[in-house]
Amino acid sequence: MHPGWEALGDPSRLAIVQRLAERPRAVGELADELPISRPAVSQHLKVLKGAGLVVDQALGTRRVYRLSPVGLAALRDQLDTFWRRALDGYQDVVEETEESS
Amino acid sequence: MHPGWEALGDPSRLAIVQRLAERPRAVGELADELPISRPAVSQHLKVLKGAGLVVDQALGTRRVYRLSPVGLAALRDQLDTFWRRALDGYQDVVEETEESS
DNA sequence: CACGAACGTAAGCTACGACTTACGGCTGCT
DNA sequence: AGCAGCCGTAAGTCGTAGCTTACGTTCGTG
Repeated sequence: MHPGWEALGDPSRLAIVQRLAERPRAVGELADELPISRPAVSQHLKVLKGAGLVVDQALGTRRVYRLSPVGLAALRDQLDTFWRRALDGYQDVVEETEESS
Repeated sequence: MHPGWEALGDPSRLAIVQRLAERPRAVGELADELPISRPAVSQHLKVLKGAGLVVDQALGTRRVYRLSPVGLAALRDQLDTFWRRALDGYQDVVEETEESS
């Protein structure tokens, strides 16, 4: 149960998510397309799995990973909240910014 | 402008964004509520500004920061794309090697 | 005009995370 | 049964992000 945002913070993990968005892939497939080794991909997938962003499935001797809709929706909703709150205080440029008296 | 996701990857920066979602704040205000020093907050705000997630406004001797709707919308849209693509390959659990049973 | 408040930047240190190599565990062929 | 392909984990190295202290700058106020 990691924060979730830290999972996407790393460029390699973001690259993995982008590849998995196209289609589910095995660990070796991802390692071939990325400039990092296969163990590195495994470690990243462990983080992504801990964050609930991906799910894995044993398929023969391979392990196929794909994106988890629920995990992605959680982040999207939180980001959507930020976006809405940003629109609220958008027009009142200068208003109340004092506290102590 | 640069990473975008790396900006939100840091816990301190995420905390800043959450505070700015409530209302615009000055640098000193944020530093008082966070367990880090004021220069640290400035450095984080510089990253967030570079990512287009916040905008600043000089107000007297203080600098008021608030969230940028456009920057947040960009990340949200990309995350929303991931979410939709995740739903596509959700029901076809086994894609390959499902010919023979 | 001088002082203080608020902020950004420079310099430096420390800790953590990302990566590699090496190893062991499964699974599925022949 | 034995071998080969895939994968996760351990151990260790190294770069860098994040933090602090110190300093310079700007703006407002007496």
